[in-house]
Amino acid sequence: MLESAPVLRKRGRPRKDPSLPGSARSQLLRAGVAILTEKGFSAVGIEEILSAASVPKGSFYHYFDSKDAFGLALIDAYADYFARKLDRWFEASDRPPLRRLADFVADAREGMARHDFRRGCLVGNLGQEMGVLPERFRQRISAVFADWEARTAKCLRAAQAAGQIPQGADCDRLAAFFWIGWEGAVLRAKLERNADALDAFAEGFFKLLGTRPGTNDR
Amino acid sequence: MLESAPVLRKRGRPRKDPSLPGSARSQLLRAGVAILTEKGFSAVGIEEILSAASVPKGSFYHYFDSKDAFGLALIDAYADYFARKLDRWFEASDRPPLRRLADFVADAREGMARHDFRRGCLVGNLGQEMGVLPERFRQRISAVFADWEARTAKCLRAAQAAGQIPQGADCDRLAAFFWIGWEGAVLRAKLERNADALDAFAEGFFKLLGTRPGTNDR
DNA sequence: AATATTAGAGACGATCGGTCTAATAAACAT
DNA sequence: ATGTTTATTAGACCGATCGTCTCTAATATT
Repeated sequence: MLESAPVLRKRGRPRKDPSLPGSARSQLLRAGVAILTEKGFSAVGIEEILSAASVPKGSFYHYFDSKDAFGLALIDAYADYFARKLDRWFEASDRPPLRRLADFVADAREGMARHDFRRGCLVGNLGQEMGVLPERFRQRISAVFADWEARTAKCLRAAQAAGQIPQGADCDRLAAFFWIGWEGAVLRAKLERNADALDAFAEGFFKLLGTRPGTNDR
Repeated sequence: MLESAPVLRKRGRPRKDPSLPGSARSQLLRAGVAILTEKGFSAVGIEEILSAASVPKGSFYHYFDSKDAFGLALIDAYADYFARKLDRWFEASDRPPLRRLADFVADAREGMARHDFRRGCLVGNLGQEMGVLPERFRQRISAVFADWEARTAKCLRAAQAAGQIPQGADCDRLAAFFWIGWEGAVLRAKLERNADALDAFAEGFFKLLGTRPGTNDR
C-alpha cells in the first residue's frame, strides 16, 4: 500500500478548493466586508454585493446556501483578518507592551479615517442587529469578542510584567472594558464622521490603566 | 378685540391633539420605540409596527409622510422621554451627585433586564445604521448625544463641587467618555444577553473618576 | 340639513428581495 | 473522442415591502 495518500481520483471534474483566493467566492467575501461594515446586514441586498464584486446573481447560491450562510462566512473571514491584525501589533516584541496597544489604536484610527469614517467594525455592526439575526450569529460574534479580549489581556499582562501597569490590575477585566468601550467609540466615530470618540476613549482608557486597584469603590 | 386668543375655528372636524396619548399617533410611536430598540430601523417593516399598535396602514400615512419621517419623529419622542429620565435622576438633589449617576446606571440596567436584554438604545441603534439612513438622521442623533453629554457633565460638575471627584477633572470630557462607552456597553449587553458589559463599564468608569489628573500620560 | 375637514380602513401595484431550477461550460478518466 | 462529474451562470419565481389611492366614518361650522 504505497499509493495511499495522493488522493483516489474519481472521474469527472474535480472539486475546487474554496479557500483559495482570486475566485468569485473570495471576491464576494471582500465586497461583503466592505459593504456590510458600512451598511449592516439586513439593510443590504445581495445584489448590491454581487454588482460590487462583479459576480452574477446566479453564482451566489452556488457558493453559499443562503444569505445567512454568507453572513456567517463573513464573520469567519473578518475574525481571521482581524486576529492577524491584532497579532501583528500585540506581538511586536520590539516595543513596550502598552505601546503596542497604542499602536493598534492608532492603526485602527487611521483605517477608519481612510474610509472617511463611513465603515465601522463588522462584528460590532452585526452585534447591533442581533434582534433580527439568527441565533448562530450571536454565538459566533460572542466568541470573536472573547478571542479579541483574550489577546488583549495577554498584551496587558505583558505590560504588567514590564511594570507599565500596576501589579494589582485585573488584566482580563481591563481587556473586557477596552472592547466594550472601543466598539462604542467606533460606533460613535461613524456617527459623527470624525475621530473624536476614538481619541476620547483611548485617552480615558490609558488613564484608567494607571489607577491603583482598590481605590475609589463608589 | 377680546375674542383674540381662543383660536379661530375653521369649519370641519378639528385637528386632534397629537401629543395626547391613546391616540393612533402615540400608539405608533410607542410601538415604534419598542420594536426599533430591539430590531433597528431598516430591518423592520411598517406593517410589523402597525399590527403591534393595532393601527391600520391608512392611519400611518395620515400622520407621517413616510417611514423616514416616522423615524425622525421617533427620535424626537425618544429623546424627550430620555431627557426626562435623565433629569429625574441627575436632579435628585437629595442624593450626592455621583450617587445620582450610579442610580441612573442601575435604573438603565434594570430596564434592560426587564426586557431580557433584547432591547437596546434607540439612538444607538439608529446611529449604527447611519450608512443607510438619510443625512437628517445623523444631525438629529448627534444632537441628542450632545444633549445627554451636557446633562451628564452638569451632574459631574456638581460632584466636583461636592468634592466627590478631583478638581482638575475635565467634566465635559468625562461625560463624553461615559456616553461613548456606555453605548458600547448597551450594545454588548444586547449581544450577550446579560448585564456583564454594563457592570464592567460602570465599574471602570467610576474608577476613572477617582484618578488625579495629570497622571499617566501614556 | 348641508358642507367642510380630519381620521380610519384597507385594497392595490410597482418594485425589489432572496431562493431555486435548469441550462451551459469546464475539467477530468477512459 | 466520449462520457461523467462538477463549476458556473441565466433567469424565472414568489413573497414581502413601501407608499398610493379610494372609500367610509366622525365631528365640526354654517
